[in-house]
Amino acid sequence: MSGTHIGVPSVLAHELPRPVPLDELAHCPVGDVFRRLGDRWSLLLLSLLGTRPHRYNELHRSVEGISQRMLTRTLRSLENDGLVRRQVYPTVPPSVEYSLTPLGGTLLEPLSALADWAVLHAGEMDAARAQHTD
Amino acid sequence: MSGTHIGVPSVLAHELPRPVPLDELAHCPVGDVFRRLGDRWSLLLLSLLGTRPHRYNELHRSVEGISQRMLTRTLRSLENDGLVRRQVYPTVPPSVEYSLTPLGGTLLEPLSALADWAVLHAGEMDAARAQHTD
DNA sequence: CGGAATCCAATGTGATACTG
DNA sequence: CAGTATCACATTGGATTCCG
Repeated sequence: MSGTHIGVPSVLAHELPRPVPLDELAHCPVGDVFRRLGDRWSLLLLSLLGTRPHRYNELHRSVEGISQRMLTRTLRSLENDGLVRRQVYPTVPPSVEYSLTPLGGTLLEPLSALADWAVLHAGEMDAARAQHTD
Repeated sequence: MSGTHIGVPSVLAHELPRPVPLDELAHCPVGDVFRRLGDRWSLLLLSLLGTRPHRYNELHRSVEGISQRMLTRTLRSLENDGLVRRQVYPTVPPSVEYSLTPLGGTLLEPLSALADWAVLHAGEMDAARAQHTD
């Protein structure tokens, strides 16, 4: 399997040992994954599920702003991608628990890094936006 | 400034020293930032710009799939958020260079982590999706 | 070259109502 | 409780045209 895409991690490292053909970044898995995760809710839902399993309505309340439709759709999509597990407990009334799969768990670390960045730099983004009269 | 939001980084760390009110994750800056970056192109464009500055048509070719409209809109949005700088060189024909601002540069590390994850685990996602007849 | 403007189609998103 | 169904609206994407 010679490289049809960038071969190894740290493709975006600041100091690259050698110039990697990054123009192909959009063609390699990175583009795919970013496109799947690049919607309004996926990142947030994954983060939430990363803290602990959640039930459906619990997510619905926590995310706030998401519609039932998009909550269901996004969860199904993430489930489809093997990142989220949907566990149905046949109680009455029914209870459904969503949690990260092992694969989803591995995504939690990079996601945490992004969340940490958000906490640290959200203010600067707000300030920048204020300047642009947004 | 007592915590109106989660106070410190690593909010999503697997082993939390104490139970943080993560239900408020959607209300804290994380939700905002994830929402801004959570679109089809922002993550990819930032990653691309993280490798080196790019010109407009260069981005248009590299991202492949993006329309002029969305490329311009997304770049403006990122510029507005203080993540991307637009530098016009009054040559003839005109040349415009997009690059990361210092703030945008700080985002590059978490973004790299995500890109690395993508390279490592894209195959597993594909496999999962295949099982679900997607 | 680097856009902006316009039109149009496709998809995303949300509110509401309804169901097992 | 955990969704589905339906409709209405917003956003996105593509293609084309035009401009400095």
